[in-house]
Amino acid sequence: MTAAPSGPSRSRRERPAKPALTRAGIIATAVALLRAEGLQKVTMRRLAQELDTGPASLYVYVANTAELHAAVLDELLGTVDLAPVHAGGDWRERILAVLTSYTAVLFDHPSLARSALLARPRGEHYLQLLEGLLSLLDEGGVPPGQAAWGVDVLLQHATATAAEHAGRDDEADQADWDAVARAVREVDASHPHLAAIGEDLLSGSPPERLTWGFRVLLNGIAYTPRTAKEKP
Amino acid sequence: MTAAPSGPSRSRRERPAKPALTRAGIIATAVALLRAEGLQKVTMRRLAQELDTGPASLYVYVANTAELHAAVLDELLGTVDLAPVHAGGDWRERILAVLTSYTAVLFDHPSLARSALLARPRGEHYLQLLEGLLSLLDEGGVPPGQAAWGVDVLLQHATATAAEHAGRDDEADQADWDAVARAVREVDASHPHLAAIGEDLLSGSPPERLTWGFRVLLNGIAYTPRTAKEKP
DNA sequence: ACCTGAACACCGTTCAAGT
DNA sequence: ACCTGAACACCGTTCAAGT
Repeated sequence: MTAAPSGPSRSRRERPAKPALTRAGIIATAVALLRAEGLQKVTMRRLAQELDTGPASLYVYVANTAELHAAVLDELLGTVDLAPVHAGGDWRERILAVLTSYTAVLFDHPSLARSALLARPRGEHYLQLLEGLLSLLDEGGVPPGQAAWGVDVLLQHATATAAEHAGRDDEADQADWDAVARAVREVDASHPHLAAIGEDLLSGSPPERLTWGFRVLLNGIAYTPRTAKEKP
Repeated sequence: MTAAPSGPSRSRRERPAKPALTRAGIIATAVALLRAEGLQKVTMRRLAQELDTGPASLYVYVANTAELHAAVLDELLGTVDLAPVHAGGDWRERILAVLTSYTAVLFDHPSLARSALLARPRGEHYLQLLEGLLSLLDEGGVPPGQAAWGVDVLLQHATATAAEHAGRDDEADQADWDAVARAVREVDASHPHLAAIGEDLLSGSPPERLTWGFRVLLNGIAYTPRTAKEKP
């Protein structure tokens, strides 16, 4: 080995000195690409280009595109604020805070929410989130069986709500609202209940509706037994 | 015009006598293609091939792929069984029947459920479904404001649950279950609540969990006011 | 063992040109 | 007005061949 003593500073001029491929490096680059250009650009081909290699090389470390996106999601879930789990105060407000933090992460990347709906997450950060939610439901006295199924429904509500926002801008929202409002106005006779409810169908801001949904679920989960059909 | 009297039986041998392009014809072909080969084959190019034309021709009738999929979905929603809306008996059981019928349609085509999550449906069949659900919630004495926001959450639960099943077979489900079960077993010390709940996290059949989710929502919607934060 | 170039089999959408 | 061929700018994944 005749390398210079002062580290591996080879003479070929590469901008960031092309690093060796590793799974961690690939995923880190994928996260950066997500932040910079959105999930639709996190493709095998584009990612390979970013890493200065060919797409085939990535398949040594990543099984396919779905697995890549799942890994990126778990990375992002590391930023969910779990502090409320061990804080004091009303357990309902604290679980709401955790769920809102989770939703905020997905709202920033709605296309990831979409992929979370398909490939059920099971990374380490996701397990930590589950643990936090279960701990709070336990503190609230929710029966374990209901808590076990309940966390799933809570996270599904958050994920689906975020996914719904994928690829929509204010303009699209406005067009949507107009279209439904027009439809509701036009169906007066044949759809009396729809007409009666009218624009209330679309009222409220997304956060208001999201939070109401969480409260609906928390109440329902706490009071709906798994086995029987009785009302609470 | 020197055509033979007996109709437009031109001499060129075309198998089903290539019909003129219409929006209805395009969507009907798309539905047939969906039923035969799944949504992943309902692409502009493949659909054009099926209609014996080029992809560009479709853009006269359909704005883009998303709009095409939305139209296909509304067509499918025509098969949802709305009979329970005007039947007798417990309103809870009847609304459960309608929601289950809706979910069954999406379970047959989970990839459509995925697209329903993105482009909020607003076709005629969807409006009829909304009307039926609102009518039943009204019959059950659910306050209008809660019903208006509630239908959304109920349909979202159904849609997201169906979407989750996209592209999974029994083998994938089993692998998933094994992976989570293993993960739960391994995190004993650091995730005590998760470990305590254990395999109950994944217990129950999909229909059992779906129905429990609907009951949770119905209870929550009926008893959770929109404005205040009080528990019911 | 890891990495690669090249290929296979596809996509959505646009546009100038035809009828 | 409607329809088309051809092009542009991409995809995921596999595989034989190299190091």
